[in-house]
Amino acid sequence: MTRHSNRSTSFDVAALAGVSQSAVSRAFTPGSSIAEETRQKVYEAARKLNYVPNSIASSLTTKRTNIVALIIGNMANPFYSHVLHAFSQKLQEQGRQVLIFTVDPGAESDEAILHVLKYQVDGVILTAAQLSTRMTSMCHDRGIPIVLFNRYIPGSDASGVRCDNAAGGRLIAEAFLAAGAKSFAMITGDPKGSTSQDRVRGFVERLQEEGVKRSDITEVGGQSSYEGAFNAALGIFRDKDRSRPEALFAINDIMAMGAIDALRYRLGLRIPEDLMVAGFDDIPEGRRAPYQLTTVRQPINQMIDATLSILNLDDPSSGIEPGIDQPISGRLIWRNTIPVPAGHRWETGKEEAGKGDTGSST
Amino acid sequence: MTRHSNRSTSFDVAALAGVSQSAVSRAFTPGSSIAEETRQKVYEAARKLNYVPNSIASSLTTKRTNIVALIIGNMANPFYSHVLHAFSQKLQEQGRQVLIFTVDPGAESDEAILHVLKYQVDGVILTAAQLSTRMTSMCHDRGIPIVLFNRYIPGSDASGVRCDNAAGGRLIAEAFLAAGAKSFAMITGDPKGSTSQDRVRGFVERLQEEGVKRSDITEVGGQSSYEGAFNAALGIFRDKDRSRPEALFAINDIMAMGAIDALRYRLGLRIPEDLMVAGFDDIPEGRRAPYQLTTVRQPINQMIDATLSILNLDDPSSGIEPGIDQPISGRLIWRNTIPVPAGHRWETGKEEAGKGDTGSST
DNA sequence: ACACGTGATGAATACGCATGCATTGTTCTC
DNA sequence: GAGAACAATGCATGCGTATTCATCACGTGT
Repeated sequence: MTRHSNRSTSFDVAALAGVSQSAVSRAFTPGSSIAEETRQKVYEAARKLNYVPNSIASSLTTKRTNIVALIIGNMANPFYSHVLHAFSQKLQEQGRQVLIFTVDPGAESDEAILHVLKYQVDGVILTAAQLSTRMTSMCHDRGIPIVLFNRYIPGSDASGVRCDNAAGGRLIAEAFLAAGAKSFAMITGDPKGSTSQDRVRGFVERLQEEGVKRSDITEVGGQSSYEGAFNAALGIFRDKDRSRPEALFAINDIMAMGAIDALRYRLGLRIPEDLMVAGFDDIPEGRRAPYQLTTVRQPINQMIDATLSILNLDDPSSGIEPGIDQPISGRLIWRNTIPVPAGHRWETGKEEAGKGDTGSST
Repeated sequence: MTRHSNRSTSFDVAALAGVSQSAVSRAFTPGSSIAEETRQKVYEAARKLNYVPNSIASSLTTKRTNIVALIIGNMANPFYSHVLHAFSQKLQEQGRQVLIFTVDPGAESDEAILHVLKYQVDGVILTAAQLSTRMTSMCHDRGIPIVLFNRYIPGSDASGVRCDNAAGGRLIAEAFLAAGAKSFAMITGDPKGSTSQDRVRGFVERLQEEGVKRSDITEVGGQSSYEGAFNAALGIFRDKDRSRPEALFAINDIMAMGAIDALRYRLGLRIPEDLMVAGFDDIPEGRRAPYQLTTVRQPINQMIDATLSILNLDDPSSGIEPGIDQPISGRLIWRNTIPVPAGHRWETGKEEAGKGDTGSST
């Protein structure tokens, strides 16, 4: 058998059911004016012919594809695969699907956007990737809503949803200070991304308020990856000349995990006894026994809801708001990579799930 | 500004460029007959109007959407997020995109397939999910190629690409035996999935050949998840009455990791001194310092290439082959969760990358 | 009994592009 | 230099569905 053999159309169904093509269309369009009896006749015929409405064709007239593009720049960070999963699920519940565009970490997603536009998607979510303002305005011109997830573009009118990364950075600094740290190091992510920059900025600002000099804060890039941070940590701490920092802030959890493994298994350091470590994101992997990572929890579900609400996919006629940028606060989650200061009562966030990491079939 | 304001069409471009709509179409269709000069005029006009061809509309005539559906049943297992990433990248290089369909672990994907059909995708890849034969034949009828990734459906004519899971299970058994283990336990995955079943079968068969009785092999379900395996491991080994098995085979790496963490951090066992453990898949996470997991490597790139080759997206007129099922062999990778038997020279597979786990932007 | 509103239906058309076909202008061959 | 092969182009049509508009049947209220 050769392909495209026998896809039946609404006309075929109409013929078999003894009605017009319009009736078939209406039978599959909720809320349209059709008698229940007719609808059943149509369904019956459709079943016999294995008919499934062609949503590509229908989107030609409706101007809605029920497809949302998700541009994702760092699939290697589990945080983003959780984000992808969550978006996919929520959108599926609404009868929409996710079209994936992966871009190389750190690369511009301008070319990806061009492809996105070809597909006439109903909306675009961009995360962990760069984007020129020219591209955001192209989307605007075409009436395609775009929202940046956990990112913003300074000077752009594109909306963004993000955790308050600067405030989160401050929380980490605060925690280190409360635990008595006096010297600090950071492993940073994408130098071009606002996310990394903001976390660094908040962290450094808070330390400076306590009189720490910027030049006394070691800073190394970790490429936002486990391996990058692993190596970065070795670079910082292998150096015997320098006095070893007492606290290490990795800009995200996956890097904190890489750093911790390097420190423990390569350098034989104990955490938090020899060195305290903190991450950012609160990915489920960081909650596991070997890490028990103290971190800032990104309110991921809240962020996803906010994203979908800004996309406003249900109301295509509505205008596109100009750049909204309302950061959502994260929470510090105390676990075991920073000694909890005596006398403090901190929330420990062990039980409350966030988003579980379960699954079954292999 | 309201949406759908000014999407320009090929007619608009044609008017501005002073040519016919056909010319515009041809300008954007590689290999069609058009003068270079005309093409440039069209590009010029298109640029001015921010025109991007509407591939939805074009697919109405070409019958190709350049979209491939990926149905994925267990995003929580990193193995599958790597698979997703790899497919997305390879397909993008071919100018195709991935449309994601997530289904609940263990659930049927029949409903998802119905949605898939609506989108007129060029092909379907199904992984970590169940599927009825009725649905595969619906795809066949409509000329949509479908291939099962790391899975097969007994009695179905759907093609599948998979690792030789049974042989892999035997390799693990072999390794345990070589290391001198006498008593065994398994943590299994989705009981309905061929993947788990086959690995179990190979493992058990090989042990039975050495005279181990089936009833002496403890078996517990771990839901293919880290948490599930964590709890399963506690269930097996907390029981003081029973004599503790010497070797534990987790049907995939993520479960092996869960089991290892439970054994180490809850039960205080040392690996491999007190107990040897093996996984399956060779995910990058299992190569990390805390785990150093001995496992069977799935030849993921080879499997992906085979999958795309069977889909044969470039030649839509070709017939769809009847169910091909040619398992690809996996390799045992020795690391540190099984003591390497003296006198043996095993490959250690530390350096060769497989697929790296890097990335940068956060 | 009559006018009117309401719900159901079909015919016709639009959506944006690809492509077969006919036409024109151009180059090549002998 | 004449005819043929060929490249470039426009016209018209089709792809599968949604939707507008006109029509029709039917019941309701007075």
